[in-house]
Amino acid sequence: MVRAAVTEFARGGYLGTSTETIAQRVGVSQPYLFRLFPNKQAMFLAAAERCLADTTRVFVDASEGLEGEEALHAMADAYQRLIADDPEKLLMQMQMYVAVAAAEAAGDHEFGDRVRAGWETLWDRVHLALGADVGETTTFLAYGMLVNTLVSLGFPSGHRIWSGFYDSAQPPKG
Amino acid sequence: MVRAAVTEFARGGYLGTSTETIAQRVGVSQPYLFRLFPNKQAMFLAAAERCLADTTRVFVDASEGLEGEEALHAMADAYQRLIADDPEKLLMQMQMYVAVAAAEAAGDHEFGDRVRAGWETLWDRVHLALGADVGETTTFLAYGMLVNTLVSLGFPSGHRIWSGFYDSAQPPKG
DNA sequence: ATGGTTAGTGAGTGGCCAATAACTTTTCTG
DNA sequence: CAGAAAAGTTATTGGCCACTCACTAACCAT
Repeated sequence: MVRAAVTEFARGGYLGTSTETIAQRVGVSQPYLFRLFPNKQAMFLAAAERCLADTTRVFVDASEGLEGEEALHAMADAYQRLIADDPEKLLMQMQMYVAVAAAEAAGDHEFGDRVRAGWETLWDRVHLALGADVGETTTFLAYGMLVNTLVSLGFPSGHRIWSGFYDSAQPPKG
Repeated sequence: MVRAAVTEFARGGYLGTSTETIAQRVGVSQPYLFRLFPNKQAMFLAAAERCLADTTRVFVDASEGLEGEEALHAMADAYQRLIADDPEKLLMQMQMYVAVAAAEAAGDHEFGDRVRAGWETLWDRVHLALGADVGETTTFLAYGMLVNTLVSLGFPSGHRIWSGFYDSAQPPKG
């Protein structure tokens, strides 16, 4: 079910995705989702946490047994593959960021706390994989966020906007 | 009016902001907005373009007459000030990215085209300011996108997640 | 003044959507 | 096989929201 939520929320965002849509993808009636989760936000949170955990795992797996430059390139390649294989993970990240901002603005801090915790875990794993180098970690994640942005904006592969990236950080589809 | 749209859309996102809310901020009746714009998306587009143009101008003004490292630091400082002064510009950017993704997914490419054009202009101006160095431009924008992300997520100033940034790229409020 | 254009409003409509309540079916257990 | 619990459904409701329509008030040139 969380898988379906990731797919649909990634496409439509929190407000743009009806619980009915998720229910249809799961193959279940809409009210039943409210037995599995107390409300819509909880569904979104589950999807966000799953998405963060999956992304973290991709980095951990890719860098396993490697160090320094090698780990960096392995992780960059792995992220490229992640984006190519299921860009919904990337879009879900973006949806997550704006959803947290909205929740915070509405006075709901618990939602943000959970997402920040997930992000910190991601940060820590990358940090460890890069030999506990803070600067490298920040730079790596910075490039990742730019990739997220440009993919969200729909810049096609080969567009001049991508020219500052190494081959190992290229965008998704052709 | 576009100013009001930026403020409200930044806070609530495209779907989370009612035209009634914008109308109230403008001090005008809600139906009147539909005389000024054909539909809600056009209001959002106007806000997005304004936001991109404003941000571009911040970079252009900051780097005027400077070159290389000096221009880089001036622009980084200017962005820091922009975020501190009105973070809504930053949030509007994030809202813009997911809105484009949603529009593209819905088969609407014109909206994305307009936003991409604005982003390309931003890129070109930064590129020029940084001595036409593609790598520097990409790196600068990458850090900017990471800042956007972390601010959206609500990581407070001083949090360890910011430790990989130079002083000139620190987050907003105290 | 008069007739046209511009600026603006109040009231309504059709559609969507999260959440609830009450009911039915399946499955497990002894 | 009884009977409770787990898994699921249909029907509904109350509220919001983009957008339209029909109307009014102010300006402005002749």
